[in-house]
Amino acid sequence: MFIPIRACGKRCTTAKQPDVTRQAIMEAALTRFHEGGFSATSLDQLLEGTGVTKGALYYHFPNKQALGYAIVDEMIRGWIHERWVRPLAHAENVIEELKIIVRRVIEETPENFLAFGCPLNNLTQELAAVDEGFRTRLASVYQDWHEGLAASLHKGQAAGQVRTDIDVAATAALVVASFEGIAGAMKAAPNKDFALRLVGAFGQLIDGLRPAGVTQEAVSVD
Amino acid sequence: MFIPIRACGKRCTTAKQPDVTRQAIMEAALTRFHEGGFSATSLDQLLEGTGVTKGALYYHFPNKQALGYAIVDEMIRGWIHERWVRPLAHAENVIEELKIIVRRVIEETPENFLAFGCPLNNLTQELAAVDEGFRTRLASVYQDWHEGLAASLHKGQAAGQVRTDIDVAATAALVVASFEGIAGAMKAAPNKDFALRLVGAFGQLIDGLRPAGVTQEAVSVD
Amino acid sequence: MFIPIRACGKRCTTAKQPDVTRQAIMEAALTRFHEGGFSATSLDQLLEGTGVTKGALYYHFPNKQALGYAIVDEMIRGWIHERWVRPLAHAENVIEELKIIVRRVIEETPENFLAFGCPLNNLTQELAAVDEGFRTRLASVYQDWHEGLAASLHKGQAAGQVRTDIDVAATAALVVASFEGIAGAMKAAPNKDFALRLVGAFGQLIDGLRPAGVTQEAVSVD
Amino acid sequence: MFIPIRACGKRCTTAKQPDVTRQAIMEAALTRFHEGGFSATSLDQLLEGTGVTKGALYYHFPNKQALGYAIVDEMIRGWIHERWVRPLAHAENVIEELKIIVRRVIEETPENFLAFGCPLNNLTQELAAVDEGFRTRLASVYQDWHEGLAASLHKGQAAGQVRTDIDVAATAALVVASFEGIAGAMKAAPNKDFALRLVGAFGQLIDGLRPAGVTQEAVSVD
DNA sequence: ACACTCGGGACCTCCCGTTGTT
DNA sequence: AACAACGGGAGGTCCCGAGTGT
Repeated sequence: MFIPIRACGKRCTTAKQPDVTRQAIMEAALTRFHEGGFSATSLDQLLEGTGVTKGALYYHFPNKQALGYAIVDEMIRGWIHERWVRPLAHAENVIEELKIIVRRVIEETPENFLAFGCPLNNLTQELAAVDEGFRTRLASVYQDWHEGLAASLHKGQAAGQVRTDIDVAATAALVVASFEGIAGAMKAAPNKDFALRLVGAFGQLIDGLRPAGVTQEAVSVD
Repeated sequence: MFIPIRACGKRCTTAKQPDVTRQAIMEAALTRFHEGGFSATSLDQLLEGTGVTKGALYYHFPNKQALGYAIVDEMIRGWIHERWVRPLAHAENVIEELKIIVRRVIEETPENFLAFGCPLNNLTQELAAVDEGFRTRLASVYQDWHEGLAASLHKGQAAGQVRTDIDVAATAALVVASFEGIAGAMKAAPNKDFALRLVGAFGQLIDGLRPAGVTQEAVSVD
Repeated sequence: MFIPIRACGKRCTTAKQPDVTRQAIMEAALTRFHEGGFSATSLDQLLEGTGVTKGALYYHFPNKQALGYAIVDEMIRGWIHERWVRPLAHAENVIEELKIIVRRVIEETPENFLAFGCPLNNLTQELAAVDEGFRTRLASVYQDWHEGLAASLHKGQAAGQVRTDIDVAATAALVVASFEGIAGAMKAAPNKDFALRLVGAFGQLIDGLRPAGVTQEAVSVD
Repeated sequence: MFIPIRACGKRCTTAKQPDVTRQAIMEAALTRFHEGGFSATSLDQLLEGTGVTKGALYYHFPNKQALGYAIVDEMIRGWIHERWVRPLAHAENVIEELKIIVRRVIEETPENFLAFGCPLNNLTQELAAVDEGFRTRLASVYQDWHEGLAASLHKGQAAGQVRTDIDVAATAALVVASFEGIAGAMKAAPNKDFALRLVGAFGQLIDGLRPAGVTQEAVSVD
């Protein structure tokens, strides 16, 4: 779940490229925070191998906290949109698409990355309770996620694909929470087979959101 | 979810009480780790106000890590048994009992503690990926949890309360993961109403585990 | 004691004005050094709100030290001349003029500026012992001051206003030192009433420089 | 003006001696602050050659600031008492004793220490304006000094050694300020001959505090 | 003549763990 | 069994100055 692109790794002796530098810092930071946690990752570790120095970092960000904030606002939020909100918005069947997305995210993650969990969940668990700035930003990302999913569920209801007796907003939040729970469970048992069995069980539960009588097979297209 | 008993806070001027001291350290540590995280809580903070000194801590535990291990093994494991495994084992209906447990845990937690999440989940998210010793112990606790829940689900199947077409083990793990996901979601949005709506949606999904035709109302007692 | 003129504070979007920029930097620097000390004031703080960037600063001055030197040479020296040497040179009675100057300097300083002391004294106390370049320049300013005062005292002796049994040079230096001592005392007790009482006592001591028999009243005009 | 005793310089591998360590830190700190200023002296410089480590320093003082506070409260205040307040209290003639003290302080200071000024004055000039905690403590030391001197001047008035038409409190503060001014002047011109000439001129001014007709020679005993 | 970006070092702080002692 | 005192290292921050472009 979330395999960031590595920074260039070479010292840029050519012209200054502020945007490139800033991006390189954020990408390296996301990777390291993902692997080691926010607090446990020192700035030196963070910059190691990126060709960026602390001077540059502190030019682009006032402090480590602000770097973390920027990662949430500019990277993680975008990732949620790309991976969840947009595909759902264009899907023919919400339930099917949900199952596909979850499975895809797990399948795309190499087994040795499973143990690192989801960056969004990691930051939330580590920092939301002790840093209100983080909490606000993370909550805002979750809100986007919830709203995107809720909108799709609502559309699904209109299309007869989703039961109408459910609290759409709460269900959306629950689906998100369950997914993050699955991602979190991977940290204790980083095993792809186990992950896929969890995903399977998740799909079965999700199927319960269909109206009675509408079976999975009847809707599935592929 | 998990409101630890506070340590005494007074300096023990009486005879040395090794077990009491050890227990006091662990209780204080669990509280502080719960509120502030394992790494972010310094030993000095941890002992502040407990009347215990670092010397005592290092007599009972070789280092901070071992203290953390002991908390997982001796406190958190027990809590899971008390709150989940035992009630489920004695329950008449698994599905009902599951819904009751989840609701109870959330309801019992004061709103200002919601933001601290579940200690087990917190430790897992923070440490499982970077400390194999923690990971092993945490995984073992999860295994107890999973097995206890799976056994109850199996019994439920025999009693006709649970669908027989499900992967019991995977479903048990999913239920645990979803619950931890809900607990984790509280850290970003520490709001009791939101929590209870999530719990409600969770109950609805869980109801999908009943065999077709067995409605909730038919079983519900209150 | 020394209320510097504030820099413009607006970004100069018009044509480059080297002298204006240089002057703006020095004025801002003097103000900030006066308020916060030389070392404790960073270049960024210094330029904040001036509309000048570090690039401009480093075009006009090779480094922070040189900026400090220029302030001593070009600004502080001039201030001493304006406020002390010139008035004394044109005075009818040295002793009277001395008392007037000291009182005026204190009275002109707003109470909330008293605590910042005298820029010359500040720089001397902070830097003379650790930076020989500063020491030399500051000593040179003091020399001007001493010589100006000594010349006036000498003229006073010729006019029968000053005792002839004193070491004029040493007395001049002592008067300067005492004044700086008073200015320095303001930093610990930034209180205008206290300052004026000190000035009063200073005047009484200074009166001891008159020849015996020449009372203050006989000369005083106001 | 204040030549501190050097710390032992050897690592104490024997038993812990908390008081000795604390004292060693403060003495080393006073010396270094005296020579290089408070802010400009790093903790590493401070501890270099003392055999004390940063761990010990931060056990005895919460931070650098608190170390500075302790030096003012526990060392500098005592020095003022020893060198000024007590001798004046036991003196037969205030004016004479004042002149002796000033001369003694200057004469006792090796020429290469003249440039470092007076620790009390140094701290005041550097920190009083930017650190209210320092200002308060320094002001309190000055108050002790002023009061001690004022009491002696008052006694001198009763004994007919001091003019009765002066503001004793203001005069005491002025004498202190002038002395600190002289000490400060040494930083720009660290020259013993110059210092003694200043002291001589100071003595002549101080003599003006005697009642008219009472000459120095008539009272002097030695 | 001046602006933006970056380099690298040093400083205060703080933290985990140990040691000698009772 | 417990405590006060201490060792040593690393982390975030910040700052002076250099470099390139315009």
